[in-house]
Amino acid sequence: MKTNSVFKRATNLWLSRLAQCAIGAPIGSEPYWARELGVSRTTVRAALGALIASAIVESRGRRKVLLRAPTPADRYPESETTQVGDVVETKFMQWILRGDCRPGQHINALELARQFSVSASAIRDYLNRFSQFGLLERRPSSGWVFNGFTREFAEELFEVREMFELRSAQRFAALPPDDPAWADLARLRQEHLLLRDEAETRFADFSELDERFHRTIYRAAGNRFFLSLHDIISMIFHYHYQWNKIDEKQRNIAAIGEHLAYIEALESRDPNIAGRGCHAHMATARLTLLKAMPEFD
Amino acid sequence: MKTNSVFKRATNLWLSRLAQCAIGAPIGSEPYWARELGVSRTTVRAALGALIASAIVESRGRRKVLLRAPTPADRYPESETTQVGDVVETKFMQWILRGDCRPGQHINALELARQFSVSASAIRDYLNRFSQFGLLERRPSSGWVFNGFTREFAEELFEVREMFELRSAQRFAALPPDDPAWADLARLRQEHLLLRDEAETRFADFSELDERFHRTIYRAAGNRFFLSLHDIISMIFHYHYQWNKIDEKQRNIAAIGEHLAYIEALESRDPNIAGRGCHAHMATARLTLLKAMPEFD
DNA sequence: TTTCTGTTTCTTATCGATAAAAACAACTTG
DNA sequence: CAAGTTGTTTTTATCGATAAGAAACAGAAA
Repeated sequence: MKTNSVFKRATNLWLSRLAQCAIGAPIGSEPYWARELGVSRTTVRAALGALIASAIVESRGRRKVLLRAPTPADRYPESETTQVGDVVETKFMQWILRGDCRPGQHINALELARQFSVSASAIRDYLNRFSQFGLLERRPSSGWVFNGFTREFAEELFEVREMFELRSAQRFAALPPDDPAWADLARLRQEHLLLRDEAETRFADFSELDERFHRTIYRAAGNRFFLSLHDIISMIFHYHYQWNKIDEKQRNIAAIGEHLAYIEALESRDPNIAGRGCHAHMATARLTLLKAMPEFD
Repeated sequence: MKTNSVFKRATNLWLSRLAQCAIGAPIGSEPYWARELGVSRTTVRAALGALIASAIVESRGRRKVLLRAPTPADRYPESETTQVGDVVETKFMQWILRGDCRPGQHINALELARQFSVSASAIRDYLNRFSQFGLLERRPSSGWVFNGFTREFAEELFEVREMFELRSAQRFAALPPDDPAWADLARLRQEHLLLRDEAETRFADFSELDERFHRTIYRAAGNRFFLSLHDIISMIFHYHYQWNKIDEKQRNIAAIGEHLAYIEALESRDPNIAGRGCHAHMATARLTLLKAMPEFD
């Protein structure tokens, strides 16, 4: 069954907070503590039950008062509590980037579960969702195969990306002047300029800006399949950037320059010029990714 | 726990095969039947146990002989021979096509589980995989929303399809003469001709041929994202065809004609001609789908 | 030497149970 | 009576257990 670590952690946190309250004083309401502890009210009520059971708090009608100062003995032993799904995601990506898994290799879900210390179902759930990205395939009743983040994968991804982004850029340029996307674009230009000036110190923030910039362009096309490809690209880039730090600053400064040119091309409101701006950026982006790949010599 | 539907299906299949064997004759070995029935030897042994228990087969040392012809009573009911996943798939698609779910509606997994009489985990597992198709979205910790098989969805799908298939067709035309794809294409033409001649009786088989035809074209592009889009298209068409039977014969006969022209265009080995052939077919295919949509007037 | 069967080990599919979250509804109290 | 509170119900996330099925291994027969 699901572990109650959320409950335990919330209770511990609550005990710490109560240590600063005066004995006999009324403590806040359930919704208040739910906000305060960052959990649902359901959990707060469970914790409240425990506090009452150990005579730390008394419930008088709808007023709750502190009876005694909590002691270390009231606390539950410290335990990990992050959403399992997120834990799996992080560990899985590390596992892939570390190269623990060769392309074509059979993934052993049970083994992963042991390694990540989560249940097999959690792994299964995650792999199911992750297979969306095409790095992974499910073979009915015989597990998963890792297709690998190979050079071919990157090439194929980029082929589609170029098609989608070109179309998006052209469509963006043709948007009516009162479309809110133009304001978004202007804001993005400002952010790029800001980041360029502070490039020395904040260059690591580029990755997030890059993601938003391209998403804004894709959105203009109004095609959900474009956006879902962008999800894949973001995922790859997110982990890829974390992994490959070589020349990061130079790469990002160069990319900012390209983005600014690209933005200008879009703002020409001429689909052909926008298309050329897009094309130029795609060519470098492709090279950047491929050069950073382990298989690329 | 897991159902033993694989065992039951394998046993039923084995019984059918044994009907053609002579009484008293030795039947093949375990590995032989494992290959033959497409299951593991573990399952074959379980089935063998059942055959012996019901005195259909006798084991004399390492020779197994047929004792009597199997009867329909020996078979397991068909309903017990499908895996839960497949049951869910079928019921879920019926549920959608019946229009039980409006676009934008919140899907209640528990309710579905009750309705389909499977566990909530099975539904969850399926929805996870199904969300790949973009008809469905997962909202963390608050369930699923059905985006709906709307006209917009169809339009967006087709926009991508046109891009991918055009590129594939052009690349197909440029394949070297010794590429095996040419032989596949020739075979496909033969099958189309055959089906056209028997169109009166076998027209329902077109859907499957259509799927293979387009898959062959996509494969030429060598891009996994093209193929994964084709999976979506196949899924849609598979259920859509089942659902919309109006004018099916005429539609299919017309489509066969178009495919033949398309094949000819590909065989010109001129990317431009191939592209035009593709374009022509895409235009009708798009109209066919849109016309059949419930929202389309 | 190859192919078979008996046996063991490991992996996946599926369920049911329970914690946590969210939604709903009824109620206080200022 | 509106805003905020509590009690209750519904739904999702997650785990652990277990049967089914696949695969690996080892000795025996052909």
